[in-house]
Amino acid sequence: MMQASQKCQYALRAVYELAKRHGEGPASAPDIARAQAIPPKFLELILQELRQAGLVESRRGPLGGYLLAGDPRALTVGQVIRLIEGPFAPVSCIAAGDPGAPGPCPLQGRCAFLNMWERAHSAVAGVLDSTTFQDLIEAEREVAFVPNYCI
Amino acid sequence: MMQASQKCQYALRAVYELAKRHGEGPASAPDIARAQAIPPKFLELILQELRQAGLVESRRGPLGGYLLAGDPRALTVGQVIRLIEGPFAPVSCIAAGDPGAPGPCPLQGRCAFLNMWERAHSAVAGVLDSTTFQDLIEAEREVAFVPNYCI
DNA sequence: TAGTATCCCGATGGGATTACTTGGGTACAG
DNA sequence: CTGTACCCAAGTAATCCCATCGGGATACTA
Repeated sequence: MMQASQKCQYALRAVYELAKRHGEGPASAPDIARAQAIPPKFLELILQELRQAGLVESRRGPLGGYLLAGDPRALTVGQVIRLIEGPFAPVSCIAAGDPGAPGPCPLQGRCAFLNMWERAHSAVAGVLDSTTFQDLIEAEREVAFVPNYCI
Repeated sequence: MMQASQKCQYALRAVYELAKRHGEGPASAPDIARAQAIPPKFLELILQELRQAGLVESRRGPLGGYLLAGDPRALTVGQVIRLIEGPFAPVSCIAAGDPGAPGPCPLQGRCAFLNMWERAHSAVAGVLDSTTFQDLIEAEREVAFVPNYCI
């Protein structure tokens, strides 16, 4: 339940891959697909969305590919998720950010669960919006070093 | 995205209604459906699941209906959600509680996002598992009193 | 014992979503 | 001019979601 879609996870992995290569030349879609185990044509679809949102840039022709538009330090996981999946709220009442919205709830505003959903939402938003792709890269490096000490 | 299903929200509202009537006689499915604006036949389906899980009890015949099996103080929102929707994890890797599970993740265990997903999961679990139906009832009462002071 | 209100349960069905694939077109380096 | 890459609109198979239908079993009431 409440799971991020496959598409969303592909998008995150793709952006992560681009973040790792930040500063280098463009990375082609087939390359990213191979590196992150993503169905190639599906990845193309996702990269289009990311580009149209201004999150990545693209170069055509041979030696072309995709580049992260901004700094990995300034890009959070939450931003990518919201772009691909829309606002991540446990219930639709909260999604738009207006707790009194006319949405599908037949118990207009007087819902006993509303406050709890709001707290759940900000709990998860707190994590996802405070994690940048730079954070992920650094955390990964740390993990990768551990085996060296073990040998 | 990551939204609780309609079914889940119906289940929560149904249990909430039963919690409010705790100590009184059984509440019939049509009654609950009316009180909480739930499609009657769908509610029946849900109540079966709740009964089979031992969460509610049932009485047949006229004057029959459903009763909350335990104490509203001991029943958390998280328990009901897990029952209806399975474990609420942002990604399937975490769902089973075993971060190294062989699941669908092709980047076995070495996923850069794993730690973040775990933190997101415990953030939301912290809220949902610490909210009992008694809490909801009391919060609701508090809200209901406010208008009295306004007049 | 008849009647009826209620729970019990399996089957079904349409609509939306998901996770992709197909099949084209367009730019550009060598 | 050729191959590699991005660009884009559709299509599709499978799955899930949200119920609904139709009947059967049970228990209370008169």
